[in-house]
Amino acid sequence: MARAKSPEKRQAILQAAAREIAASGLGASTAKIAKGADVAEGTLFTYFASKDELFNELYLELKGEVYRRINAEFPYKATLQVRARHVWTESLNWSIERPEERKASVQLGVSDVVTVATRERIGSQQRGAVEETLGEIAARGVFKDLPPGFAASAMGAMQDAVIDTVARKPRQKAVLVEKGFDAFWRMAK
Amino acid sequence: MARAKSPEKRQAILQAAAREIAASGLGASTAKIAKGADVAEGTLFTYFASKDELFNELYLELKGEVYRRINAEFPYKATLQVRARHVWTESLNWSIERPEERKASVQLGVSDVVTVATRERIGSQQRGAVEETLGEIAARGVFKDLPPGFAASAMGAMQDAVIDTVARKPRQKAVLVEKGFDAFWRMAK
Amino acid sequence: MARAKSPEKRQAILQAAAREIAASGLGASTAKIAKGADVAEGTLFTYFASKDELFNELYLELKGEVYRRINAEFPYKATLQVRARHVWTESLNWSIERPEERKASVQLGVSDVVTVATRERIGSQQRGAVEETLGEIAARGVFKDLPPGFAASAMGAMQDAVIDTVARKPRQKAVLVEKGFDAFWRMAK
Amino acid sequence: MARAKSPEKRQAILQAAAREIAASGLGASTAKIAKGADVAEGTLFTYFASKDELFNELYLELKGEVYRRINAEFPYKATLQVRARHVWTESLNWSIERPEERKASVQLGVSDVVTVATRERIGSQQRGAVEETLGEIAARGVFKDLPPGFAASAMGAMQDAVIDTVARKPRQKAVLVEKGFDAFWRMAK
DNA sequence: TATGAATGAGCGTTCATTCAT
DNA sequence: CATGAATGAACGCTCATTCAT
Repeated sequence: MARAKSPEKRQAILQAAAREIAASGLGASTAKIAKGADVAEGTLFTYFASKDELFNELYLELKGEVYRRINAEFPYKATLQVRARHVWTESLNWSIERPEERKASVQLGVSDVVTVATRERIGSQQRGAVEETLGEIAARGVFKDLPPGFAASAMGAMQDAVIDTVARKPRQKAVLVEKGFDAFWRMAK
Repeated sequence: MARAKSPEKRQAILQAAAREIAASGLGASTAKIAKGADVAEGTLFTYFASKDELFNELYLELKGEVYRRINAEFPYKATLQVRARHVWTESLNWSIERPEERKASVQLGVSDVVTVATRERIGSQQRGAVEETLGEIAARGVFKDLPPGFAASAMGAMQDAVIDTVARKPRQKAVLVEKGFDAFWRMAK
Repeated sequence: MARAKSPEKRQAILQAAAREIAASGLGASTAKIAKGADVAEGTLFTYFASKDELFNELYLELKGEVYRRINAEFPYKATLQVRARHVWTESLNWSIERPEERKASVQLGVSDVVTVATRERIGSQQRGAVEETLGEIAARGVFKDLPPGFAASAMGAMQDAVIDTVARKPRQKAVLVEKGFDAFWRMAK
Repeated sequence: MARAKSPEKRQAILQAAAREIAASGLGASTAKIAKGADVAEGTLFTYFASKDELFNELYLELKGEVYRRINAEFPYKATLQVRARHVWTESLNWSIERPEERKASVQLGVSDVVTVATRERIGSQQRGAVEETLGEIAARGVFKDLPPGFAASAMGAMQDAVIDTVARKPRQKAVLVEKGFDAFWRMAK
């Protein structure tokens, strides 16, 4: 048999793509991505049929990473506030620790190269605990009077505010993450 | 005797740029923008030295529009909550009423074609009343324990959540704008 | 006003295209064609929207040249044989004198980059006298018992045979053209 | 102990090549040809050193098929007209029955990927009876005054005319083949 | 021998920018 | 000043061929 497709190369391409998107947006060229992954330009296309497919796979990968991180050690039996704080902290820490991946993820999420089909493929994997927690939040506090989905948007939005602030005051990261949650929780209480 | 540069043409180019960015992202070509503004390709470059400059000017213009709207009829003497609600409502309505401009504004804001210099030039124009109001909010509620700037980020972020939701439930626009503020205000109270 | 599109450049591109197609078939690259015409790669596309359009225009141009040559000094009032010989001789001489154009024309004619629409645009211009003559031939001799169009195919085919032979015996060009017609005429008599 | 190269695979590749050339011209990719032959991309190159070699071999194969068909049941002792008609009919029927092979053969014949050496190798295999017959025709009728080779070109050319016409009127195939020969024979008589 | 991943030159086309008119 | 033709680098993608397995 011929050489097998190397998972390492696939990963290298995905990582390079995230890096390039963070640096220059969705206009990031396949040539640069390939060079960043240390493979030939053509090789990129043996792993991903097109730039669009690469970007969809990357989005999946990135979202998957966050969900995997949240689900690991999820405090299923704890109070809602504890569970909410877990979701908040884990996803926020991922964003802060991997700023390039986060930037890429946001850009992809906003664009329309990421298809509806891709977006749908995400949750079905293991969105479970997160969704359950957000659902409970949505039924409380101010969110009770707002459509479902608003609570999730609001959490994401408040996390953006924290990330912005951490970018300016990196030393206070831990405090910001915690106080940020307290702010968010005021709305849910 | 050179003809004077026409402000109408300048405006037409800026508007066409916003439209094109909303439609196809920052990859929008100068040729399309020029055609959209009904001027020749080359003419664009007599008004803006480069695509980057055009985009920076557009960002300024867009942000300026919002501030101008907020400042018109600003209730300087009202309570903080009333003033905050005014800022919230006016800027949010602008976003909702002019989705293309907003989309362009977001895309530009996220990218790095908009320079730090441009970002700094914004407020200096007429950020006055808004800044004062946000400053007061930052000294209250949860924001008291968070760095300055967090309150502003949080408001913007919460507005994004409202916009997202309005996009899905356009009929409930008025309610969402109001309840959204109530949610935000819980953090400031 | 800006620089006007130059008919010379257009012609240069068409000629270069014919040359390149003759040399390397329809795979001839736009880059080589542009270089052959001494214009920049991009310039080709200001004259022709795509490679396909260029090739269709070239086909039209080439067919037009032959028809123009036949129609000039066409002996409208002469006998059928004289008129037929005129068509035969003029078109054949064009083919022999301009071997590259002929090669390109054949390749294009056989391929399907030349659209039906293009093929239809040809005759309407001035196929007149030729068509009339071929029509008369089709009603005579062996052709009487064969479908319309066969006579035209046969003339073209017999011309190919002459061209093949002239290519091997260029000295006898004049005789071959004449005797070739005599051979063809045997079928029509 | 190396496995022997399989003649079946060789044939499958040649057939797939003919099919692909008929469908998409000489630009047909080796990858598609390999897939069409149900072998791996690399395997193609263990049977043929390069795409050009494959195409030359294919041309030989295709021409060989026609000659083999003509030579089978060749009426060696019949009159010239009968023998000529046999050559005409058999080769023409091959073209009509196997349109893909014919299309490929024409495309290859016109291009210059088929080398002079290949063209020369053809007849030497078994052109015998055909050549003899064409030689006799060349010494008669109009062909007497034309160079050797013209008769052969003329026959091929007239066959092209028949094929063109059959393509438009498939129902009349049999009549066209016969009447076409009559037309050709007028020149030879 | 058979496989198909790897390669990088080359493809048709787009584009920001320049500059002759 | 306004125009749009001209430019060539860069783009996403394909391909014949090589070679590790």
